[in-house]
Amino acid sequence: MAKTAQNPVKSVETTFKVLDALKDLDGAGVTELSQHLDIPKSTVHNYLSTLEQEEYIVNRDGVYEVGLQFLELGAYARHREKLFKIAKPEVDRLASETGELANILVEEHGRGSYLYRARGDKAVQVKAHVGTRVPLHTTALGKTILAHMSTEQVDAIVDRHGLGGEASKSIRTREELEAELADVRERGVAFDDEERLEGLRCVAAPVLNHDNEVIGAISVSGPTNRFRGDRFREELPQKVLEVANVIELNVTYS
Amino acid sequence: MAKTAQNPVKSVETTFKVLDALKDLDGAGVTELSQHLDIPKSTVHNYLSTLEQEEYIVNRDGVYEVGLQFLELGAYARHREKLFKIAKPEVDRLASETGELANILVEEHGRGSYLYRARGDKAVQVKAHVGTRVPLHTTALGKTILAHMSTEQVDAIVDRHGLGGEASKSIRTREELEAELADVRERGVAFDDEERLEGLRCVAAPVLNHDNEVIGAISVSGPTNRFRGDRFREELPQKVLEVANVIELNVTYS
DNA sequence: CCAGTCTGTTCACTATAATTGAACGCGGAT
DNA sequence: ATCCGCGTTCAATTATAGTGAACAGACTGG
Repeated sequence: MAKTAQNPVKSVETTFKVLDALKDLDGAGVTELSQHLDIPKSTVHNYLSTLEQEEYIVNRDGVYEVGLQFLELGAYARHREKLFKIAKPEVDRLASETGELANILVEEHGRGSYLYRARGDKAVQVKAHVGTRVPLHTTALGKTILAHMSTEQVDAIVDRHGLGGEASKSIRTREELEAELADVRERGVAFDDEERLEGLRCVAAPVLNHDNEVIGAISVSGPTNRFRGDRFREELPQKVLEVANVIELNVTYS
Repeated sequence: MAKTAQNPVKSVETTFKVLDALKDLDGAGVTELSQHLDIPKSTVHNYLSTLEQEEYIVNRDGVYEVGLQFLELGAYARHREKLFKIAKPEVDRLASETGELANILVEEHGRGSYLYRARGDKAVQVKAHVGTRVPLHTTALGKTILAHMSTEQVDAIVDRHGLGGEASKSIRTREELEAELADVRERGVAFDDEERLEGLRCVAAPVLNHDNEVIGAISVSGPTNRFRGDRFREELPQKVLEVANVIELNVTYS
């Protein structure tokens, strides 16, 4: 897994360092980037002008910015995920029927990537946008995915990314994680009780293919005041499971 | 504009050639890519392993595929466009009120990029997804943008990209384009009569900022059988203009 | 109005790093 | 059991990425 290339093309690494910096700084000039990255101005300039020539970044009166061609690549990458096409309409339904925020997450490189996010009419405002990557063990979504992976896969992921993260109150050791995952397997759904975001609760269920491998997970999130009692413990889990089952059926027959 | 970098970083060009090929082939192995790009296997392998290490592509049992980190970059690029945030809710409304397909397009590098696409309940199925890039002169959206640019800007774009394209029946010369743009300026809206896609019509209006510069355009598209007569010539143009005006107001006060 | 200081940019040199073919090991097919 | 095709490794060569110094243009403030 986390193996490093043995003949890495350093320019590729630099290219994405530049793009990342451009994102972090929300657009920047040559000098600013040069300082931020501790790379000579002329070198940065070479990269920027090449990226602009390739139309992957754009220069708006002196400020270089990430271009929309990445939107095309990103939309393509999402479109290629069979789960997206199949689950989107169902997750839209989940959002409108509950009125809350509904999500699709898939695993990639040992982390979770939000594939899609549907907003119900009461949905909470949340900063994270589509494509955001999160540690798997810090969300209900991620925990359902881990729960249905083999021990070796989970080990590999923990080795690679550790168990740190914003607010991993409950899960700090491999044992605590395993206990939690066993729990999730038994219940079929995972809960998130303000672990990652203050005041936000979440109910998630996995989506399995015909070989019982996880191909992703779906969830509903909402404020603690609407996510409590029977609705949180019974009603929503049942709803999420039902939607996940529908998706699983559509996945097998396609 | 279309100037080429004078110290281009060739590896950057190669990097995106590889990514592009990965997209065109919809995932590929080392050998296949090597043949497709006419680059030695070992070189391709160096790029692929580096890109995988950087987590921008993913290797699913021997097949390399474009990764979801581009979704993050793409979503970021879109989010950075002020027009997106402001126009999205209005375009959603346009879609649901007309029942058709509503779009947002912005110019970048002399071409049009679809920023967003909202589907009404009768919306036609169209293959092009968000992020797709099109020649400006081949769509109603693009024509409204060109119509509100300076002659120098239009010249630069025509010089760079020419007037070719899938079905530029009507516009083949700079003069025909100018005539069409004058028309668009006078009417305020642009029409698209199956020029780009068989059986598809479109009505578009520009979005201007307080300095009267175009920052993008919005439209509704639909099948010829629903886009005819008064609805096509009066009703829809009025509707699109109204929505564009609302967006313009929100743009100036933000 | 001009000096001073920021930009972004150009250019030519040098050492580094990308590129390469040949060779290896593995798995599936014949 | 053999062979072909795959991905992968490695070390050599030379192309090329990286670099600092110098230039030009735009602002700023004296």
